[in-house]
Amino acid sequence: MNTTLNVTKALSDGNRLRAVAALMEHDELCVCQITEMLGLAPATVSRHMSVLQNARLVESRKDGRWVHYRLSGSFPILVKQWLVQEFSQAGVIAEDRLKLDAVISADREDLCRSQRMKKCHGG
Amino acid sequence: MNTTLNVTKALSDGNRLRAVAALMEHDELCVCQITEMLGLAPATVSRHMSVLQNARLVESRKDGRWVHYRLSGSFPILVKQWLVQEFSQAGVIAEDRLKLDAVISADREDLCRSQRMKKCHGG
DNA sequence: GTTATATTTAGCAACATATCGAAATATATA
DNA sequence: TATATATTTCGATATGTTGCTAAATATAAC
Repeated sequence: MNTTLNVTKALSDGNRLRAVAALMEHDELCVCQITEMLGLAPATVSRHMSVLQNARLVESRKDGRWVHYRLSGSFPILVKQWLVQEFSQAGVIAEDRLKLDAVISADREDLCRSQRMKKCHGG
Repeated sequence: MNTTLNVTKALSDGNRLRAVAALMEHDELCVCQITEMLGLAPATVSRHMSVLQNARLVESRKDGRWVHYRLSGSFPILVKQWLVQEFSQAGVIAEDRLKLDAVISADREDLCRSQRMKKCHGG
């Protein structure tokens, strides 16, 4: 039952739910992008993501200085389907969607990677 | 998103998961039966059940001095299906099943209601 | 009406969790 | 090699949760 409990505990925080919602729409996101979306300290977000990873809900991929997270293949499908339903009715998630779109399109406009990442801290 | 969070929070405790598992197999259980199964103080179980009720995962029905709980009609079906899968592989839940069977069959053997309920406290 | 009993509420101690800033780590760039 | 940057880990604090006992509530039985 511990694995079950790990999952429910991982999902029992609003900011982690928002991170999961974001990864449901964006395949891969780096920590700084999620940080920008949540408006928390990078250290806090890092901890949240490791909780999700511990529960096997997300996986990480290291790319240079950046760490990209994605939903794990072992994310329980029924839970995922339920969350999709729930998130479709959640105002906060809708706002996050817009916020993330801005963060990501900013990436495309910027040519330089380091500039792009500056945005993660500057807001 | 608060309703979603209420659900995941309600399910993020091992004893509450065990109570839900019990109600998946027994339609209706009174607080004292769940208390007996969990081996906790009645007050603690009462609080756990009210957390589940607040999340609309269970409903209660008052019958004299007893309060019977059952799974709510609004229990998210996808979550329920996921939990069924998870519980089928959980040793603790299997033990609880046996324990509950004993509690319930004892009820049938006892003729007197008050005697039956004494068992809830005596063990 | 008094007593017994099932449940809930209140108050409290122990433990867990969320958050931050600062320091540590790892990697790219100059 | 030295510097800048993305992320993680550490230490501290504040808040939330779980568990208990004791008291309160509600109902049945005498």
